Amino acid sequence: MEQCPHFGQLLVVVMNARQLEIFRAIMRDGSVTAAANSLAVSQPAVSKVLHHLESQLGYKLFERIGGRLVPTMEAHLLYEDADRVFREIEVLKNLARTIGERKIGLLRIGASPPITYSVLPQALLKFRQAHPTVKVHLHALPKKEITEQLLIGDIDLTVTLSTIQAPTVRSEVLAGVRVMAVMRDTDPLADKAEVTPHDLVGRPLISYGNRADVSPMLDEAFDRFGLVRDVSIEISSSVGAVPLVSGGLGIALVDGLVRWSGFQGLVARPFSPAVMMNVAISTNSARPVSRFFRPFLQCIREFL
Amino acid sequence: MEQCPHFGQLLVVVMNARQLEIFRAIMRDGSVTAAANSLAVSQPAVSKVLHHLESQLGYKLFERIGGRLVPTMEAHLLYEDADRVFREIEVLKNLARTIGERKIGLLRIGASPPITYSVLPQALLKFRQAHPTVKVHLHALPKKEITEQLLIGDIDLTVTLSTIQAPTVRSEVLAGVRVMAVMRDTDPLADKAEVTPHDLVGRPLISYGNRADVSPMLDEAFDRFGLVRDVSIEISSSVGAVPLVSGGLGIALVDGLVRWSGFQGLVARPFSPAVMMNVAISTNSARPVSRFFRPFLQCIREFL
DNA sequence: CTGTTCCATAACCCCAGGTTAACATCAAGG
DNA sequence: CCTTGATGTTAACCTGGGGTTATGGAACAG
Repeated sequence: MEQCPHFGQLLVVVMNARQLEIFRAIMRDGSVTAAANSLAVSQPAVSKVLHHLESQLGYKLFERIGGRLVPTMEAHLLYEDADRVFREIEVLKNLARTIGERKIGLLRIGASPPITYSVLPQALLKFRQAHPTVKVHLHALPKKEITEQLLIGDIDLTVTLSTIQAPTVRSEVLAGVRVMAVMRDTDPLADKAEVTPHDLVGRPLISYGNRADVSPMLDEAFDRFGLVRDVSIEISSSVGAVPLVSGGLGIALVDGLVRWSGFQGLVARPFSPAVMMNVAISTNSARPVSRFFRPFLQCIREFL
Repeated sequence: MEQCPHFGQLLVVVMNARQLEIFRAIMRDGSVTAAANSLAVSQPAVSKVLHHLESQLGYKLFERIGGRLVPTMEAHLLYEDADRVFREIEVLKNLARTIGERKIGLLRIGASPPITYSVLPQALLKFRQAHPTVKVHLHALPKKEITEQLLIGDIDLTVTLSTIQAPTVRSEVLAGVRVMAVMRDTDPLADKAEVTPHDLVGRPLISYGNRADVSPMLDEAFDRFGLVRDVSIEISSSVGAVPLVSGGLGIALVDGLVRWSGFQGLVARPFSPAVMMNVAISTNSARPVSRFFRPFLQCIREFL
């Protein structure tokens, strides 16, 4: 390959940021000398860059009349846009500097919907108080999609209701959460302190599908009573059960993390025997760990 | 002054267009090698520019994990804006090239209101047909403001109803226009072929102030009949007379250029003795003459 | 006529950004 | 286990853009 391919030079429009800046300054200040002053460089420097730009563009930007520069039609056509673009570049430089001064940050969190509806809001509130300038991107998605984005690197960490199994993903269990039975407050079972598989005989069940991590343990709990867990409505995420239970379609066996009593007309009772689900936080070890991972971990621990 | 002032280097954020382009390409393509390919330069070139950018910014944009580049939080924060700004620069380069290929142009015209209401629309229509890619800026302003802008260079040419007297302004008379008497079509004088100073005795006059170029000639015309031109309502621009005449406030003595019969209920009759006003086109000889001056002159001549 | 003001030119310097070539890693596979 | 290929880094080198100072020429005001 050539050292510096010119391609005839007419086709290649260069238009540096510097050339833009100098053109803009000359237009604004009205003369090369004034522009040089306001840019704090020597007058010949400005003059040379201008000539260079003109030769690259292939047309004059200024006529030299009476020893003065007079902008041509082409200059007028360019100026408006050039000015705007230059200002945009300035804004970008500012952003770059601000980032460098650690005055701004970014934490991209992926979370499954139940987490988003329970511990996350409080944890984020706490986190934002400690780090007000850190932007937070929150992606509420199913576990599968979250795992994918974590591997790609679109998110920095995930908080889910089951550990993520993937090559480079490192998970840490933050807390155990007991499975609860969620029902309408008018339900006869609402009077009981706990709900057993026996109590649920003949009642339509709303719960996770067989692919979920807790399903085997729930099945075993029913099995110990000589019963079979017969799920009539399968949900992918526990919050999806709310309208179903409210509508009287059945009783839900779901995580106890979400504040179910916060939904109008619903109550939750512990399921017995106790079946535990895990709140886990995961990062991708193949990616740089966020500066804000530890601080965020601290915040979320306080609420578990 | 120093050769190349660094100022400690931390304060000066450089951020070339080129650095921007390379950063964007690496983010988009996912690796230095791929970016180098898509930019058609060697891979070490990209690597070096990236390192240079990082050292200037003062923070890493990528972590090197497993021999691969992994964007850091800072890179993610920058990318969105960097991408947008880069695209803006591309648009600007395109504009610069388009201008260079003479596919686009600009003609800035200043005209007094009567001109704008008469010959200009047709002339511009013709001009735009011949030069569809040339943008036209039309400033309809009083003579004084127009002259000022012509001298500053904010407009390329002016078309006015009197010649402009200023140091570097070159005017050319395009046509003579007879002064007309404009009245309501119900006016008794509407039956006459011409209107003389005699006819106007006792009628309130609407006309130009004493500072206008034609005023002395109109005064002289009245004087020849032993009369005095007594202007009851003074206007700066002839089109301003329309609502006044319509409202029955008097008869207007104004230029015959505007199609007065085009206004509802108005008619115009030649004023006798004939008093002429001049349609003049002017340019500033201290400024580069527009490429489109001659073509435009051709267009406007066809309608005079 | 003469000083001032503005722009252009010349001669020089430095560094960003390009090249090639050689070298270090890591993933993958026989 | 060692080779192979892909990726990123480093080194040595060259060019050109953009900076400097010094100087010259053109236009205008006094």
